[in-house]
Amino acid sequence: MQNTPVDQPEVLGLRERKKRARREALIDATHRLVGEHGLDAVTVDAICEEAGVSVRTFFNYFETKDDAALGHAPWQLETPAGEVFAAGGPTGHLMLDLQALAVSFLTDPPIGRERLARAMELAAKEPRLVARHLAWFEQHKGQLFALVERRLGQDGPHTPEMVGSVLLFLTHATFLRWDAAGGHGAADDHLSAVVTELRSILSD
Amino acid sequence: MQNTPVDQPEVLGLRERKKRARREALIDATHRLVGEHGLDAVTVDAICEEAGVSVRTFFNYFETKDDAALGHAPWQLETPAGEVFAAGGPTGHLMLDLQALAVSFLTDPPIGRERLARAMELAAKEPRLVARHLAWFEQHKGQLFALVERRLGQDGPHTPEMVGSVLLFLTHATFLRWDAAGGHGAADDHLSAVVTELRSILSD
DNA sequence: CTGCAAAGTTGCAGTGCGTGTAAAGTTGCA
DNA sequence: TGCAACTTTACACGCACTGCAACTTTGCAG
Repeated sequence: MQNTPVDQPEVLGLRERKKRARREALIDATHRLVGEHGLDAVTVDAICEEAGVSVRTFFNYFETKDDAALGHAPWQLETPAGEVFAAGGPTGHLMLDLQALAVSFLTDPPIGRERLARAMELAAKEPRLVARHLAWFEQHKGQLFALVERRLGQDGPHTPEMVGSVLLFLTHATFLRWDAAGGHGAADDHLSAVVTELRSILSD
Repeated sequence: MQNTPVDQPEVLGLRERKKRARREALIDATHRLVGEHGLDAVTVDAICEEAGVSVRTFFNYFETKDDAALGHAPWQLETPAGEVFAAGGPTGHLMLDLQALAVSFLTDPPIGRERLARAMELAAKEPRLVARHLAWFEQHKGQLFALVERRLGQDGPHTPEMVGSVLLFLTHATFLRWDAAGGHGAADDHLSAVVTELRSILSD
């Protein structure tokens, strides 16, 4: 059950710990204030005051006020699940492995489960956040395509773009369904339902 | 070959004509300047000067500088194609009709073909624009779902959300493929290729 | 043609996001 | 203990975008 990525030291230095603490403090402060007053009524100044940090520092951590609400960090695709996928696993069956990867995106969020839940809650009320989230995905599409390309090689029947787009679609659709269910249930089950319905529509 | 929506008079008043002319002038001015200097180097002030219009007026036409570059107008889903789809046509076969609708989105853009091509060109160089475009789609998702819901009724096997999402996926994927082909070829053909590959991936 | 109501444009002042820069403070390490 | 690398912070600035109130233009009825 331990979470020990290979190339990171088990115990972090003071500097790194402080950085993470600050990041989380900023996200929490944002969630607190936005949950109470709404996204547009909360200024970055207010968030920084709440978190006890200068405005300039805020923007060292997040590109955007919205990013803080969503807890966005630069996406790390070098996760164990990502590597397994690129290497041709876990089953060797493309569609199943895409599903496994999508599940890993949803169940091991870099932000932590409760914070993710808070972010989802806010996004449901503030459409702008959903848009920003999509934009963030878009920003990392290149990385994602590269990952898929490693898996496919350049000789397969499918284009990395198309496969990557399908992966994003599955992830997003599952996310929505999960959210609609109030965050209950396992990601696997929702994803299965999505795939089933997608197949049904296509072969209708 | 004539384009005569039902509830609009054949000849427009001076007011309406001026409005459209201004909108197009603003889009063209934006395209000209952004194409030359890049999106971030062009201020709204500059665009307005180029178009001979006050800044305040600019924001009466567009929510955002980026919207002007993309030529975004509030989406009218009450198109002939939309109505046909909602009514169960044109073939009565869901998947085929989704494709027909997607094609109509791509071939009858509210903005006009050349302007759309210009916008695509800019979007390829400025990732922000793609993101904004997605956000704009997201804003109109509700309308789109409503349209799909009219078609499906509430008793069908599929959820409007899922069908709507598939529609967006098809449209977007086709758009990308079209763009990658340099804007050449018919939308139909690219869409068919997308559907074929999607089926192939899913049943792989 | 005239005059009135509706719609549209404009300048202005203001809010707030986001960035460059340079100085001051912290942490890592020899 | 002291130096090098990294962070935070204050300050100043540019620009996107908005509300408002005056002004101009268009549509239309008499």
